[in-house]
Amino acid sequence: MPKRYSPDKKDINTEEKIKIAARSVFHKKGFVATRTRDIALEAGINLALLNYYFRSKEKLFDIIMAETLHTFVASLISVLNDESTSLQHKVEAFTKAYIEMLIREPEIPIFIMSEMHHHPDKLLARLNAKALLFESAFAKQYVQEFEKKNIAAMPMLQFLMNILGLTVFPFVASPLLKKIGNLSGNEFNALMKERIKRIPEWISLIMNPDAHP
Amino acid sequence: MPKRYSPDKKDINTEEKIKIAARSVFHKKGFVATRTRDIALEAGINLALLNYYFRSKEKLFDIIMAETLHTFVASLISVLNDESTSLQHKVEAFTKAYIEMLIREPEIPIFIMSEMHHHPDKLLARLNAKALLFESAFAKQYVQEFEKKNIAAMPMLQFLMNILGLTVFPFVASPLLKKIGNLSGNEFNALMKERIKRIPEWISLIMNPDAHP
DNA sequence: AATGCATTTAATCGAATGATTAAAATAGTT
DNA sequence: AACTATTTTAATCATTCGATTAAATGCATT
Repeated sequence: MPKRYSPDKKDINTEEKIKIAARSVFHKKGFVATRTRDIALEAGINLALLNYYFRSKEKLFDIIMAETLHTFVASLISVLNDESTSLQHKVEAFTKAYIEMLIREPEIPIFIMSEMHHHPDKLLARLNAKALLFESAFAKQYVQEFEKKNIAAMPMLQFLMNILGLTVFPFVASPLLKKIGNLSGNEFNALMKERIKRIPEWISLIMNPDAHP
Repeated sequence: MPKRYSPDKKDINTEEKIKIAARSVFHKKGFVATRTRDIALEAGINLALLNYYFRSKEKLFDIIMAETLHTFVASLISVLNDESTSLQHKVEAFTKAYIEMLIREPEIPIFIMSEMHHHPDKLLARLNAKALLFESAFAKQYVQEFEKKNIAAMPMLQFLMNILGLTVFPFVASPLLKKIGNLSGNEFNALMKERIKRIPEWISLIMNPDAHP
């Protein structure tokens, strides 16, 4: 981001155009498969402007990834830290917020998971992932409800795997699932909207303390 | 695979060495990120031998992918088509077979899902994914049990999303989950082994016809 | 040993790609 | 209008990477 001689709308526009194009192409193809020329073409700008505004492909990628990660965890954080809602309500709010976000941006999970597998240290270094979960209002409630025997005994990480698996996995496997079920994009999304209602019910059943021996 | 002047152990060894190395590198880095030189180095062979035996990087990749897909669905097929076992038993057998396979080869899910997202047509063209599920012994039983009201009403595809989400997703998200839970590889695997027992229980609870209004 | 085919090697090619450069165009300030 | 800093463009560079080639080596049959 070069120093500006004066605030200028065109500068902001070009920079923003590049970011929008970069986000789209990176999300679709991942870091290694995207060419800076793809981004320049999509943005309708000269190739050199990418390096002029962002120095390198990698620096541009880092910015996009940081923003994408924020999208991915922001809705989660607000749900987890609402002191005023019950555990059951949090599950409902999370499922709804997440699935609606994933319907809008279905490439995000595979994008993040893929990059995370190939460069775990780089991506996870900044993220204080542990505190995110274990120091939340949700975590306190979870422990309390367990002590009151209102929910079954289950490590919080297993619970997290379950709710993420049920909500996020279909978007990771969407090409396979669409093929198996012969689904269009809209039909797939309809199934996902159905899951907004069902997943909290299923989670309740799983967490029912009386159902387990 | 050039015609052989005579059956020769060294030939087979070189070809096999390349395939083993290719499988390892492709699984770890995906198609675009792996260089043929990586494979040659890992196999301890001259770079040109890769093209000599397999013509191109892509042809080699296609072979590896076909084998990997087979690994991924083979254990599934045998479970789904065993006429002699109950639905409940099939869930148990599937979970056990799949999680044990994924502990051995944890990169397979992200490898397949990632390539599938980037080239869905190429990968899914051959796979008769629909018949795989809907024409199985499992499918017949599923419909029967539903008609007898022994299981809750749930589209088979939702059921598939649930069981795959619960079993496979943790391996897709493993870098994130390890970071959140501060887990070593062995600790992560221990959690997965625990899930072999738990997932069938959870599925039973979800499918209980009396639990739903 | 001589022959013939298969395998292996070192060297190199051509295309693709991220990045840079120098010149041209643009826009704000005086 | 003249000046100055910024932005944009076209051309080019250096490197990487998949693939090929021609020569060398290995090996079985005769």
